[in-house]
Order: sequence, then structure tokens, then C-alpha cells
Amino acid sequence: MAQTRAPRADAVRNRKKILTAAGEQITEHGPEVGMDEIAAAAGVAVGTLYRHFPTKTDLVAAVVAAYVARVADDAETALGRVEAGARALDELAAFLGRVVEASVTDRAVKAAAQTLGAEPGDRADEDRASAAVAAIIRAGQADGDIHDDVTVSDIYLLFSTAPTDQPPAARTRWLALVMPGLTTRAREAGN
Amino acid sequence: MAQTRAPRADAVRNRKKILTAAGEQITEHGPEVGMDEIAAAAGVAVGTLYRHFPTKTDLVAAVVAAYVARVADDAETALGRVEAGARALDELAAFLGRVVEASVTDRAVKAAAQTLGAEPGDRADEDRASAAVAAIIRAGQADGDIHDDVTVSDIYLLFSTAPTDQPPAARTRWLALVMPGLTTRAREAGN
DNA sequence: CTTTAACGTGAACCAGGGTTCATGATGGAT
DNA sequence: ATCCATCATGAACCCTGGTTCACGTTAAAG
Repeated sequence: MAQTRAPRADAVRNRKKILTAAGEQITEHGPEVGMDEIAAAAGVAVGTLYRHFPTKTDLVAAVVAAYVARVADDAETALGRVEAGARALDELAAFLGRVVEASVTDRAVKAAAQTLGAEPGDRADEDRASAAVAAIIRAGQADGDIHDDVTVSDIYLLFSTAPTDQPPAARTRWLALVMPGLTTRAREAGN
Repeated sequence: MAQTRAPRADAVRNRKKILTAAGEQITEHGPEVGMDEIAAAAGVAVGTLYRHFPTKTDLVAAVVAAYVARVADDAETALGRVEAGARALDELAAFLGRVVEASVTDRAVKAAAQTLGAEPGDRADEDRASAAVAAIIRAGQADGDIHDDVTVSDIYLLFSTAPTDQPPAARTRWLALVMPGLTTRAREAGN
């Protein structure tokens, strides 16, 4: 196959700036930010956006992919702690808490992706995340902390609905309300 | 004040048709349905939409208001049953189940409302619903079935995020996962 | 240093969809 | 039966926002 020349240094730099700016802008002003605004935030012209991403959908998809990769890393790290002896239920709760927090930075992006019909270009990261979460769940079930019928799709189901447009206190509360559905014991009164 | 003449019969008829069609269309094809399509579904011209609702936002707001009114009625009926001796927790669960079901017919509308910044024209219905739900919760707490710190805003928090884009089985599962957060006892294994 | 392919620029283009308005139809009061 | 205010119609308008493209720039190979 033909040797394609290595990409120019400034192109790489711009691509990063665009991805970052797109994430921030979409998070801040919702999915309906104009390409113009994203370009401005990245300190770049509109045309440059289109050089790197043929379509707005593709740009959003790329942003989502980056987010999914981060989540996958997080999940695998959490799994590592479990394997090192940490309590699975605690790790799961902490992980989910982080997801909810991060999803504030994310919900809008996801919504945009859905609206635009963007497909995750990289299924691999999704699988990584699923595998890690599944392992944590199994560990928790072995401990007798997590309900036996809980699956990864339950997690997805629950957290695809995290209230990202709510203030932090509400998000915390939400997590506290949702967790008992996963565990074998009812929640404590004060929690 | 000046006596405004009573509205014409066909105007009333059309207003109803529009409201119905708008609800259906938005539910079916998402919030981004064109005014043209709504008009077509209602068997009416676009201009007629604008005679009754000065703006798309207003139309959506009206649809939302109608939905809220229905929910309020439902909540009050449920409260009635509780006062007649029904178990509060059961009524709450059933009510929430209905809300989730109905929200399939609604989520899109709500999203549209949010997107367009539509304000609920009628706060009264919202208050009716809140009051009824609050009363049911109190009854359930008196029974010892519902956790003491549960409030109406918890219900909102949880159900403003119901997974409406999921298949029925998933919605049922979701409800089962969420309910334990409200009750004093962990869920049964088989449920 | 020269050359060139990759890259950046931004004004202009275009489609989709909300909104308007001049015109014609109609319900209801006299 | 007549009249008119209310209502319905839908083609045209306009604005927003994604997308393109002809031209100027620049990083890197030789």
C-alpha cells in the first residue's frame, strides 16, 4: 500500500484544539452550538473543522469516542483496585458517581450524537468498559453485596438517564436513590 | 371589560385537532417535526397553526400543559384510592409505572419544550400533581413502607429521567431498579 | 533554498424550517 | 337573506446554520 506522508505538526495541534473546544462548547451551550462558535473557541476557521471532520456528525462522534475512552480507562482502573482487594460494591458506586459527574460534561454530547445519528467509531472502548464493569459486578455478587440478577445493561439503563442538568446536590441524591436497586440490602437511613 | 365574541365552532374543533396531532407527531417523530407535518397530520394548513398558537414554542407548551393536566388527574385519582384504603406504596408504584408508560408519549414533548424554552402556561396542574403525590408519599411513610426522607422532588428527580426511548421490557426493568430507593425494604429476589 | 502537497482561511452558497400575509371562505348574528 | 368579523389557506419570505471552494500559507522533503 502507498506510503501516506506523516501529518503536519500544526495539523495535529489543531485537531486536538478542535476536539477540546468542541467538547467544551457542546457541554456548555448544548448540542446546537454552531460550527462557527466551535471554530472560534478553537481559534481556527470553519474550513479547518471540515478539513479534519467531514461533517458535524463526525466531529461529535469523535468527541463521544474520546469520552467513552476515558470512561473505559476509569472502569479498568476501578477493576484493578477491586482485584487488588478493594470492595467491589464501593468501587462500583464510586465509579458510577464519577460517571454521573462526568456525564455533566457529556450528556449534551450524547444528546447531540443521538440527534445527529452519530455512530461510535470505536466499539472497542465500549467493549473495554463493559468488560470491566461486568467483572466488578461479578466480584460484588461474589461478595453478596450486589443483587444476583444485576447485569451490565442494567447499569447502562440506569445511567443513560442520569440527571445531568441538575445541580450537584441533586445528582448526589439521585445516585443515593438509585443504588439500592443494585444492592442486596436497603439503604441506610442517613444516606 | 369588552365582551369578546364566543369563538367559532370550527375554530374550537381545529384547535383540538391541532393539539392532538401535535402530540402524536412530536411523540412519533421527535421534537424536530416541522410545522408543516403537524399541520398535515391535523388536516389543516400551516397558517391555521399560527392563528391558534403564535409560535411553535407556544404550541409545544400547550401540548405539555395538556399532558401535565392528565398526570395531575391520574395522581389525584390514585390519591383517592389511597384514601379509600388502598396501600399507598402500591398506588405510588402503579402511578409511577403509568407515568413512565405515558412519558413515552411525552419525553419527546418535554425535550422539545426544554429545547424551545417553553414555560408551562399552567402551574396549577403542576401543583395539583405535586400535592397528590405528596399526600400519597405521606401515607406510605405512615404505613412504614416508604423511606422517611423521600420527598416529591425525589420523585421528580427520578422520573424526569425515565428511559422513554427504551423498549417496554427495559422500562419495566428500570422501574424495578428504581423503586427500592424509595422503599424501606430491599426488593424481592424475583422481582 | 526550492518546491509542493498538505493545510488554513472565510466569504459565499444552499437547504430546511419557522413565520408572515394577502386573499378567499364561513359561521353566526341581525 | 345579508353582512361582517372571525377563521383558513398556502405560497412566499427570511433567517439560521451546515457545508463548500477558490485562494493564500506553511511545514517538511530533497
